[in-house]
Amino acid sequence: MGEPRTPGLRAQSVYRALRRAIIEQALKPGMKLPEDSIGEQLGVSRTLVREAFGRLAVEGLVELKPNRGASVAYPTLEEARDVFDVRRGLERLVAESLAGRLSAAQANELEAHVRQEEKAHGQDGPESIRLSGEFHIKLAEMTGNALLLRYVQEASSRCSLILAIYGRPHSSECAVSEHRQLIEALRAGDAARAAHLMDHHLQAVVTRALLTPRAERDIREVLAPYALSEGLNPP
Amino acid sequence: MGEPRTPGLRAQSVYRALRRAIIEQALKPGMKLPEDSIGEQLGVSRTLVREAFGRLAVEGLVELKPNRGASVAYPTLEEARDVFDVRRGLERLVAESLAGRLSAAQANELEAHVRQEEKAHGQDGPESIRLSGEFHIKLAEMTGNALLLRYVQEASSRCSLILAIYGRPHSSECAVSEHRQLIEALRAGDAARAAHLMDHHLQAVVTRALLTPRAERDIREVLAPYALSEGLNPP
DNA sequence: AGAGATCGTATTGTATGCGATTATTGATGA
DNA sequence: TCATCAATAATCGCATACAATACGATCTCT
Repeated sequence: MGEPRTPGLRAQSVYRALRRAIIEQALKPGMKLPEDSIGEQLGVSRTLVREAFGRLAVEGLVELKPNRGASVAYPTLEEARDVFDVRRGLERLVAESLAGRLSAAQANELEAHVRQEEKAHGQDGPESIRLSGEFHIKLAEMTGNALLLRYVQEASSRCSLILAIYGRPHSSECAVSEHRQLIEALRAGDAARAAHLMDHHLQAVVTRALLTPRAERDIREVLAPYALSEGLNPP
Repeated sequence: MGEPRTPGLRAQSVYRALRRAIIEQALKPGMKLPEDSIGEQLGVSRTLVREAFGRLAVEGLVELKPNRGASVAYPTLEEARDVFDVRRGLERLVAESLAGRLSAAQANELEAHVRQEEKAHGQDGPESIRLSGEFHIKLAEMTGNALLLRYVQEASSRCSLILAIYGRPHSSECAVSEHRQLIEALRAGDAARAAHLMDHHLQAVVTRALLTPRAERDIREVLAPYALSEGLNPP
């Protein structure tokens, strides 16, 4: 059959499948993740599913409670702030590393990407969101620093999760013009300006998308107004 | 008996044991890590050992090759550079976050730590190295940013590994005076200066310790001089 | 009827087993 | 003597099996 025989690859596949499912919100934050049903669905044993859970837990995409299994992570607002802060620091580093060291081909690739973003800007489907994220990943790749890439990817993933919880419904995350400016600064080799632009760009993403802490985790807060309107008496 | 009954804790123990063993160089870089013998030694099954390997591989402390098992990571010089670059970026972020936000108790704790470093500076045992590392971890902890702490810890671990391979035998990594200056800048709330100091401090660590790429991975290169001295003829 | 105890089931944590892949050793021939 | 190769031993990848724990339903007693 068409099954992969290469060892270690099936484990990887499980990990990637779950990762994508979480980021694309097919698996919603807080959702329970039973080992055997997932394994059954993916055609592997619990062993591999657990392995994937371990990795995803390290990356902060799933929570792993002893004897109570795994669930899609549900970051608090505080964790969200932490993630964004670190991400800003990391991407500032990306910008500094890249300033003045961009090859012509790389610059072109980035600009082609931005054009795609612009085209997709009309429809606010998931396409626009995906492209915005990929722009940042592409930048991290171009540094040639594998560790930096990994950290940026990880932070980005967690940001996706965070925006899924706290973000506005259809905010288009990244302004295309800001990406353009950034490329310009990188081309010019102005490291300070590039870092500054990146910093403010990501700051803007937060304020644009994250301003509304609409979802409340605690049921009490959700129900409080209903209780009042019915004349009930919550303690 | 005294064995931990709490579930998930044994897995954690295995992970931590291996981690420490690697960082303290009880397990030397490149060393093979067979699942069976390690599990037997630690009194657990291969399952838990593999779980630990997975995490350690993500953190870059072990290499995991398909069908060939695990071994203690042996970073290349290029990877080493990547790690140090990222670490500098992360710790710069730490410095910026902390500048002007240090409580009196925290500042005192840091200064007490530096005094300890100074005391241990005479004997260049592993004590000095450990204290130098812990200073940076303490700083990261004080930011209150859990993700930043994790990344700094990870980068530090890998740096230990790197210095074990490429570092001078008894270089005392961190200059105590540089730590002192840094604390001063943090107290004064001078974020730019603190970041700058941190950056150069870590840069200095690299140049002090990493200059000599003495260790060779390949057995052939190690043995070449011996072969020559015996009149043998390596190709 | 409601609070609490009890049992059954579902799910997790860990160990073990089986087939597959790789390393190693000894044999064979040039 | 050195290279080639086959058989054996060691090790890994993954599935499965078993034990422990937590959750939920029923049952009892007030």
